[in-house]
Amino acid sequence: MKTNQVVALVDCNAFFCSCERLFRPELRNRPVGVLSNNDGCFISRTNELKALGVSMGAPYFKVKELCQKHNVAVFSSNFALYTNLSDRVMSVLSRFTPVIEVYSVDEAFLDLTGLQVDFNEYAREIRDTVEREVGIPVSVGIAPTKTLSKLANHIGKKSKKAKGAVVLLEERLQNIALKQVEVEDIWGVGRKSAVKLRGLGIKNAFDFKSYHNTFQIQKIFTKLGRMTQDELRGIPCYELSVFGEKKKEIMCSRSFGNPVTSLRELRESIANFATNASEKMRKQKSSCAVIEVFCRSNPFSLNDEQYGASSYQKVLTPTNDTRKIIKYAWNVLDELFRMGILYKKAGVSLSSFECEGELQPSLFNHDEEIKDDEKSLRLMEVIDKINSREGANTIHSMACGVDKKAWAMKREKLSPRYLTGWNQLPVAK
DNA sequence: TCTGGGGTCCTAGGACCC
DNA sequence: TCTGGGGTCCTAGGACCC
Repeated sequence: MKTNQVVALVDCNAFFCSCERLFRPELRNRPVGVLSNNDGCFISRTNELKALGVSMGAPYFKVKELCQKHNVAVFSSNFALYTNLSDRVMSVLSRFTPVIEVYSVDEAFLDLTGLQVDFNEYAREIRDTVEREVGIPVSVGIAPTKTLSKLANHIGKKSKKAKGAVVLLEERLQNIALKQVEVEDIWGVGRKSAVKLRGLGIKNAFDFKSYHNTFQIQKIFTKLGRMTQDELRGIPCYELSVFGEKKKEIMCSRSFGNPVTSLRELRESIANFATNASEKMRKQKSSCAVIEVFCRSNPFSLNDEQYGASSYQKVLTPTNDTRKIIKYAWNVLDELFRMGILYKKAGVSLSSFECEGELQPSLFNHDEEIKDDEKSLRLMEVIDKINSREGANTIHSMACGVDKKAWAMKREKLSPRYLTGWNQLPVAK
């Protein structure tokens, strides 16, 4: 007998803000917001801040006065803190089922199929346990498919009565819920698709579920659109991926605090991005055959000349040696670079991965080169070890520069490293 | 003055092969 | 004069997600 799938989506409420509040309890009733890198725009907002009309992605400089007027606590993002707390949340969640997919820093899908429990109670228990043990408030949605569990979670966050725990296992309840959800709010339906769906007269999730012409859905919204529709109908299309699969692409890019004009500075930033991406790549034991670089001006500066370009280099023998990757990235950058442009952002992306151990030596590799590869693997291993023990960038290439970077990002409202620095531990009084 | 960063998947269309 | 058709692989770009 095939048991029906039961999936829970657990999502931390205003996660980054909740992390900041955890160490500043006096902020409990104040609006809180967390900014993106460079203190650019809001990427996390508490309900109090949402109520002030500050939308997701709102540029900080545009709402600065409003924030001051309403005494909003604004923070630069402190990802070291957030990932640390995320790990703690996920480890608590793992106790509720062995089958868990960590979907993002603040979300996880839990497979609860076959559990002999009262799911309403279970949802509340998950919520209360995380709150009690980690101090982060979460919402829980339980349903037969990922898309429906997302939707249940969404309703849970909005409804005062549900208090962040909603179970949609019966179709009757699903239909009631689906009617309350606008097409824009369905997981997998973005801005473009929402407009098209409305054009077909589909206004909410229930309309979408009931729309009979699946052929047309597939044609307009591709296979993914049809799968979303099936998921709304309770037919699972997306499996949980629980094996911590390797990334297929690893990227590192930044906007600059100040515009960059010289090739020298741009090269320095690219060397830093390449270093960072290579380190991540080695962590998952991959080597890459494609090194891509991009740079661009500031699209918001209408008076400046606009320029953006990207290109890549393919290499015969995949590598994860930082020194080589910097060299390749520079080759690409040198071709892209144009004088007279105010560069605002650049980045490096690595892809076409192979497993580190099973490198396919190219046909023309000589014994000497293979020895070199072994040496470089060992060198990278040592560097990674030292940097993880003594702090990032203890050992780095000269290419990354030594003095304070003019292009470095702005973080003026950074909270202390409560959990990742001995000299900044919170003080108990 | 000041507008993030890092991913995944799908499709159309070209290149190439027999 | 007549000028195929089907399959596979790769890539760029779009759309979406958090």
